[in-house]
Amino acid sequence: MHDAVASDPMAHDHDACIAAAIDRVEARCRVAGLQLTPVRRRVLEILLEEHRALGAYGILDRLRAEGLGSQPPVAYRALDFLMKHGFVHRIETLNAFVACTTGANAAPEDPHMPAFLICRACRRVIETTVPTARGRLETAAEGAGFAIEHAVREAEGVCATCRRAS
Amino acid sequence: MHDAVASDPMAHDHDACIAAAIDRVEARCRVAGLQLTPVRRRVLEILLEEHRALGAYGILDRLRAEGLGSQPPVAYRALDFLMKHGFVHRIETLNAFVACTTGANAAPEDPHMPAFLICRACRRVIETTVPTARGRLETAAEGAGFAIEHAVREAEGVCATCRRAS
DNA sequence: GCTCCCAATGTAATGTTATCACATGAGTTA
DNA sequence: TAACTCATGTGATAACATTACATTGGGAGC
Ligand SMILES: [Zn+2]
Ligand SMILES: [Zn+2]
Ligand SMILES: [Zn+2]
Ligand SMILES: [Zn+2]
Repeated sequence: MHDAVASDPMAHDHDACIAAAIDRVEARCRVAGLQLTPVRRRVLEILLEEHRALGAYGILDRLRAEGLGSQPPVAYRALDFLMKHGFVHRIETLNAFVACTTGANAAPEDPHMPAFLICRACRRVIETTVPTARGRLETAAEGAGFAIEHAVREAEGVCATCRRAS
Repeated sequence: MHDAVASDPMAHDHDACIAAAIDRVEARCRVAGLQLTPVRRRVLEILLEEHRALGAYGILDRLRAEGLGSQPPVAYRALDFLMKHGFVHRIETLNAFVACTTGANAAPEDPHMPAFLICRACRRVIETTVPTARGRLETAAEGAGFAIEHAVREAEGVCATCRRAS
C-alpha cells in the first residue's frame, strides 16, 4: 500500500501510475509496430517502480535475480530501445536512467523537452517539461551560429519533501 | 603559428589566450592562497591548449609522457582542484573536461552560470554564459518547491564553422 | 513445405571512467 | 622535536559501457 503523507511525491497511487505508463507504452508500440519484449518490458517496469534513477548495473542485478539476463548488453540493449523511443531518459550527471513520467510519450508528434530535478537527499528524479520555444540556451546558440540537435538540462538540489524534512 | 581563416574560432592568438588565462588563474590563486602546483598548472595548460574537451585518461597520458604522474588519481586530483575553484568545467555528456574560457574566474563574487555547446563534428566546446536571472529551468523548479544548487546545461549539435564546411 | 532474412538474445571478453586505501614527503606550528 | 596539514605516489578495485560473435525464432517470399 502507498500510505504516505499528502506532501510526499510518492503519495499518488503508484500501482495505477505504473499501469497507466505501461498502457501508454504498449499502445505506442502497437501503433508503431515496436516489439515490447519481456526484457524490455521488465526494464521499463523496474524503472517505473523506482521513480528514481537506476544505473544499468542496478537494473541488471534485478534482471539476473529474475533469470531474465546476466550480461551488461542485456540491460544496455533494453535501455537503448526504451530511450530511442522516448520511454526512458538517461540522466547524464548520474550515469543512470529514469522512466519517462510525462504523458508526452503518448504524443510523439509533439516531442517534449525534458528537464530533470535531481534530489541529492532522496535521489528522486522529477521530470519537468519545458516549452519547446526558444530559451536562453537556444538564444546563446543562435548567436554563435550553433545548431542544437539535443540539449541536456539537469539540476541537482533538494526536493520539496526533503526540504521540509530538514 | 595560428593561421586560420577569419571564421574559424581558432583564429585568435591562441598563445596569448592561454597566457592570459594562466595569468588570471595565477592571480586568483595568489589572492585566495591556493597552491597552483606543477601538476595542477600543467593540467590547466593542457586543457587550455586544446580548446576542446579532454578525458581524464587523455590528460593522464600527457602527464605520463612528461613524467608528471602515471596513476589516475594524479589527474583526478588536479581536475578536482581546478573544478572546485572554477578554472575547469566538467562536461557531463562527454565525461570530459574543458578549461573555463570566460573571464568569469577573475570575478568569483559573481559566479557565472556556464552552458556548453558541443560540436559533434569537431568536438570543440563553446562555453557561453547565461544570465544568473531566473530562466525556464529555475521557474519549473520553483513551481515544484525544488531548490537548485547546481545546474547542467549542455547542448550537442554542429558549430558554425562545421556547418559552413558541410 | 521450405529457405532466406532479420530482429532479438546469449555470452565472453574487453574497454573506459572513477574511486579507495594507504604510504610518503614537504612545509608549518606548538 | 612532535603534531599537523596539504599535496603526492602507487597499487588495487569499483563502476560504467561497448565489441564481437554465436544462436534463436518468427515472418516473407518461393
Ligand atoms: Zn508513481
Ligand atoms: Zn528529496
Ligand atoms: Zn585560445
Ligand atoms: Zn564544429
